[in-house]
Amino acid sequence: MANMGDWEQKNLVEELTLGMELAKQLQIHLNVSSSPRETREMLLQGILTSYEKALSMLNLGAGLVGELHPVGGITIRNSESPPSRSGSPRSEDSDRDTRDQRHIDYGSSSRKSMPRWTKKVRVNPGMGLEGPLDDGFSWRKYGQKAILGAKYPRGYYRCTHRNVQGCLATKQVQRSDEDPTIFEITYRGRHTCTQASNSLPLSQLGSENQGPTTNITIEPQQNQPHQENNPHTQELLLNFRRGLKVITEELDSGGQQSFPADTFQFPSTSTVEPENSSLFAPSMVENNFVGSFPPSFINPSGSATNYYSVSPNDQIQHSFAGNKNFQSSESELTDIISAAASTTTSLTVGLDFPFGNVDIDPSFTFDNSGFLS
DNA sequence: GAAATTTGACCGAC
DNA sequence: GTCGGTCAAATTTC
Repeated sequence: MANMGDWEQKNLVEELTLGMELAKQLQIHLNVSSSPRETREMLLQGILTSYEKALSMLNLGAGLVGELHPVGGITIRNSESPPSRSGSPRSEDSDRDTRDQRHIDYGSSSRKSMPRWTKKVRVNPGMGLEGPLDDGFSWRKYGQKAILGAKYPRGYYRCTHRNVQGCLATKQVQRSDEDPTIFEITYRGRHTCTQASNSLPLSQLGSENQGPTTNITIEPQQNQPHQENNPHTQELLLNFRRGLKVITEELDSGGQQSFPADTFQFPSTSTVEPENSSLFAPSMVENNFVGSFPPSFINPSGSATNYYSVSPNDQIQHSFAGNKNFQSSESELTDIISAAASTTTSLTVGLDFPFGNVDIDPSFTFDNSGFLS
């Protein structure tokens, strides 16, 4: 919060960049006859929301990003929207998240003080994605509870290494009532297990990124004093790396051209929620897609909740296959680049792919942000 | 047999 | 008192 001005500026740049990215994607989809209308609308809404936020930032000045709200109807999915659930728990939960995160009491050891951030992920049921899901961490389900007003139960997961290493990271997975294809995943705490450091060379990265390169501003409330890195960032990086790794393999095998959705799979170590498994596994959702989509797509409030829209099959294939989604988030890329700068192994391998095959415009992505050091 | 998941019960916050 | 979150025994899966 100290550098709110810089932070603001970054947000503004990010929003504008995101808008442009989305516009590019929309352009692509417009040229694809098979592109579902829903996807186009989604992209359009994302663009509108992006610019809406950007304008609001300009108008309102610094310090209000987290307070910004999308214009009704424009929002792809608001951080909380279920109108049918008056005072629904999830809504309340999400609101609470925002509140908590804006008033984090770091002096307290209570659960509420733990860093929390929520993702909303939408995927297409027909994608046929299954099984593989791995965000690099091993999660163990320790509970499931029906939430008042919610059709679907909420799953509670914690790090497998909790007992051994005292890792307190947990996550909750809740399927949306309104749209079963939407999952809300709430992460709490950060990984302190060795798995985190092993799978994420970001531990070190994080400290670097905490400087000017930490641009995961989608969770401004994540003011974690001792956070090696924004946990979200960690995950993004990890996901990205993993995704790229797989993709590289696909490329090696010569199957990169069509990039069918079913080839876009990740190693599976995580748990799959039974109630979700019929369509897609939440972890898969969060891990595979979130990590590859713009972090603020869309984050209406600019605060705790992010919404990631995964478009139907073709779009996904396009997105992952060739195009702009890999460049869609300068935040991600910046972190990824930072990661690559520090770790030359798998990340480097991964980067070879996206930058070699994805039509990235480095000039805007990196120069604009100025995040790369 | 070990590990993971399920599920009812318990506890704390509101 | 209600509800969300966690615990832990029972059950399932590998």
